Amino acid sequence: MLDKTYSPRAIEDKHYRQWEDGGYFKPGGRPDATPFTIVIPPPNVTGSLHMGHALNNTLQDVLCRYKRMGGYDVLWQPGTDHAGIATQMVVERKLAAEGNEGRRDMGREKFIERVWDWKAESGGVILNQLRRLGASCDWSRERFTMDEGLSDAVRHVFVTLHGQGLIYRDQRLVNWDPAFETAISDLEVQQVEADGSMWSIKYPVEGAEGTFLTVATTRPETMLGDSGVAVHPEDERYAHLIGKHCILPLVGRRIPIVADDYADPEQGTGAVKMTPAHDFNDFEVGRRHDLEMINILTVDARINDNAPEKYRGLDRFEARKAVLADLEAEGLLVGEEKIRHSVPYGDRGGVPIEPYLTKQWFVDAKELAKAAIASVEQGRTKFVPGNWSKTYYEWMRNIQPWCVSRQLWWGHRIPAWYGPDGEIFVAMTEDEARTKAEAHYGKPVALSQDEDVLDTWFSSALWPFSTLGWPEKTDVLARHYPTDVLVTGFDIIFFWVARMMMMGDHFMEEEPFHTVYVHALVRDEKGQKMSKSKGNVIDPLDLMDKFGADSLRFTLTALAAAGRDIKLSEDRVEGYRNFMTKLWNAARFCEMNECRLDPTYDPKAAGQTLNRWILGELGRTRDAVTAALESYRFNDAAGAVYQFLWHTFCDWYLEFAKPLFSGEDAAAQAETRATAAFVLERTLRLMHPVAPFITAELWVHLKGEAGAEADPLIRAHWPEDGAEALVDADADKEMDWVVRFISAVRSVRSEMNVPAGAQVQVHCLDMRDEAKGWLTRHEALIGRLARIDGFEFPTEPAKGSAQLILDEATLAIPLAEVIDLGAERKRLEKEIAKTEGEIAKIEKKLANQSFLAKAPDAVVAENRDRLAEEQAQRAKLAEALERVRQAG
RNA sequence: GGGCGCGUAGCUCAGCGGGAGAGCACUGCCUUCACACGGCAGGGGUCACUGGUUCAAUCCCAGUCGCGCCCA
Repeated sequence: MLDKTYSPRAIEDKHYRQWEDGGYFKPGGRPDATPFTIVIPPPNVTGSLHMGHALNNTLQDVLCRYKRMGGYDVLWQPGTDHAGIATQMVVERKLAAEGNEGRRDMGREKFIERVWDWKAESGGVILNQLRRLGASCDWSRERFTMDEGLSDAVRHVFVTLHGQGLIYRDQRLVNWDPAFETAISDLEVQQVEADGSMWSIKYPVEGAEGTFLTVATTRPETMLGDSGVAVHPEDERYAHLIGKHCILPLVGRRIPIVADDYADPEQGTGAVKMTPAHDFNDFEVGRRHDLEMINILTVDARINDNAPEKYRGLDRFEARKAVLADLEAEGLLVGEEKIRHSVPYGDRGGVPIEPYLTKQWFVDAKELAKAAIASVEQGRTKFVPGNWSKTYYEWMRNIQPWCVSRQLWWGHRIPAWYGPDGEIFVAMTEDEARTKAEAHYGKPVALSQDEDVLDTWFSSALWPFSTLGWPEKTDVLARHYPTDVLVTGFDIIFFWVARMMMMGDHFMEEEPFHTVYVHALVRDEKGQKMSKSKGNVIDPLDLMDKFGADSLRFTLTALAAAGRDIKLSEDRVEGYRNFMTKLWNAARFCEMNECRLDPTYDPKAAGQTLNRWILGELGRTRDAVTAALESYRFNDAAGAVYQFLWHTFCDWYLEFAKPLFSGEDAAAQAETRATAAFVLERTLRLMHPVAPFITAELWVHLKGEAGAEADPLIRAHWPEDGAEALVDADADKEMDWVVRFISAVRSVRSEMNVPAGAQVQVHCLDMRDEAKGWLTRHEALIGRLARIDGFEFPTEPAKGSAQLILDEATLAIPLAEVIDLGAERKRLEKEIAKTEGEIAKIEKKLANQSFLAKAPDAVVAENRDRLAEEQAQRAKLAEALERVRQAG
């Protein structure tokens, strides 16, 4: 016997262990089946489960479980990402906290060892948290971006792209994070709004005493690296100065005045200082005019030896103060305007980044993007919702060279070696590089490997095929690449999706997936992004502790409407926990009433109207859930199940079944028991992808231990019979009438304040024979649900009755003693007014000649029918009102 | 400045050319033998605004206002 309330903790671990031990998460058991493959967006190995993961993985699990039940050979490939900067940061902090020597003192090799130690010890916490959520990944295939195979793939890709000229080393401006002393990619830079100043500085013009060019800047310290001033070629104010020079204040350098379109005559004075080594725009201008690139910063953003001695060693912000003070003293600082502007910050280091001139490795993303753009344009990969393809195009069509080298230690070391003269040898191994070098120099030479590692996303980009064994030609790769769906948040379309597409197209000559399902961000109940600093983080683990994994999963699924962010509050989860309890109790009720599965049960042979009706509703629900999942409308799938289970099966069907269960008709009773069990069983299947634990538990109760073992829910087949097979139009019509009968009587009782416990009589007037038959057939259940203890068919209603209209019939409830005739009159008048409103609307429509001429016949006919119905209703109500008036 | 999106019941949101929906919240009644994590009944909306297309617009188009997010 099931407990009275559902206790998730008692069952979740048990079922998960059974699934994992039983090998149900592994593909390969169905060699003839179509494969279905998802690769997990690998969480950071340092990470722990947050709401975004919970949503992302719930949706993937829903798809995988649904497909598994649909007979596919499912592989959900799990793993983690080494997360270069984040992990290095975590371990460095930990070492510091434990009083160890720092990374640099320790040395590269020892530090990396420590990172691996840390990974072994506490890495992958998140994977156990995903198990808790119910994720049906094939854990036996777990991969890590730094493991041997994936590292091999990375080297292979690097060497190949280099050989094809698609990876090159170049001296360019990059985004430099002075906190970590590494280059980062454009995408890792966040623009942050901040208060700042725009300072105006006078630069004296050489050979023209008293003539100055005034320039403006938010970063005055960069003037130490200025190598020119630009004005617009058509700016008449400055035409005579082009080709002359300024003398750079504080430095004394002679810098040219050049003409370039970049200078906007409308902005400020129209003259712009040029710092080509520390500003992206200036860099371009500098290239056009061959301006000197003067780097004035050290790797930790202090002033270096290229600046006058007094500023050397100053931090960039100290230098700013010093420069401003000195300019002020010389009378060259002529203005300061307070402004709001956006300042670039490194997303990990938390300090402003500097454009910095260094040698780095770049991927020719523009070239690789061509095929990746075509893949989407030509429909081989589709975004769901489709709008995201615009975001993808936007990024891909304006793509910049991708800086892939990082001055970190934790990551894939770049497979490039340098000869004594700086000649580069890119190779899979050091031996290979040595061979190449020997061929180049004609003798063995000492080589040194590039110190840098690759951007983490470089290895992530290979994930859809590197995890399947590439560059080896494995069977799994052949069977499961391309994968089917990528499920991800929109925030990493650029970081990840775009790059997987490029690498997949290039190396596999086939897109890594045919569909990219983009889900929303999970926000707090006020729509704020969850963040630790705001303190509004809802921890999915807490929610699972409190309400169970299924409740959380169901909530996220029900809220996962395409294209809108999810505002989550604990109340929502509680609500869906209540739904789980409802299911639990429905099953409990069935159990108590001996609803057992009958192996010979044939839904198409059911005789009872009630049973034929619920089977039809089940069929419709099956179709709705199937269609929703096929089109990634997760919220509709959850909604359809919720509506059916609670408001159809529990609210009506089980209530209808009660009198049968306690009644005399043994055949009807047996059929209803079997039907209830059958419908419950099918409902468990339909719900299993979203709520795997509770459905698995109830499955065992319904099937028995042995039965569940022989036919575990996780691989039970998805119900095939839908509306077409199961709906019986006559049963629908009949039960619809019964439902309306009961609802109408209940409504009048409630409005007329008839005590809930009191039994009433109902007099049926003008009722057609068909309906009389229905009433007779369902008298017991109608009586029970509407609290009626007698039906009569008089020609006149008793005086002092409450009256209601049901189709052609008038139902009168004699309430001689208790009825308030005034209230009843008002109630009927209100009903009439409502009906007349409808009639007016429809009459207006039907009076319109254009409507009659142009609207489809079916629409016109429908309106005519509705008008007739409303008019009949009004007439009946009017008669009823007249009777009340006479009684009064 | 460029791009994407959103304004529908008190709140959160579905719907998106032909009768305004759900969940939660709210009101009244009910401890009825599955469930008070429950049942029954009910109140509540010029579908942001202004034009246009159409026989018909919450839905399509244009504009206005308000609010997000992304990229410069």
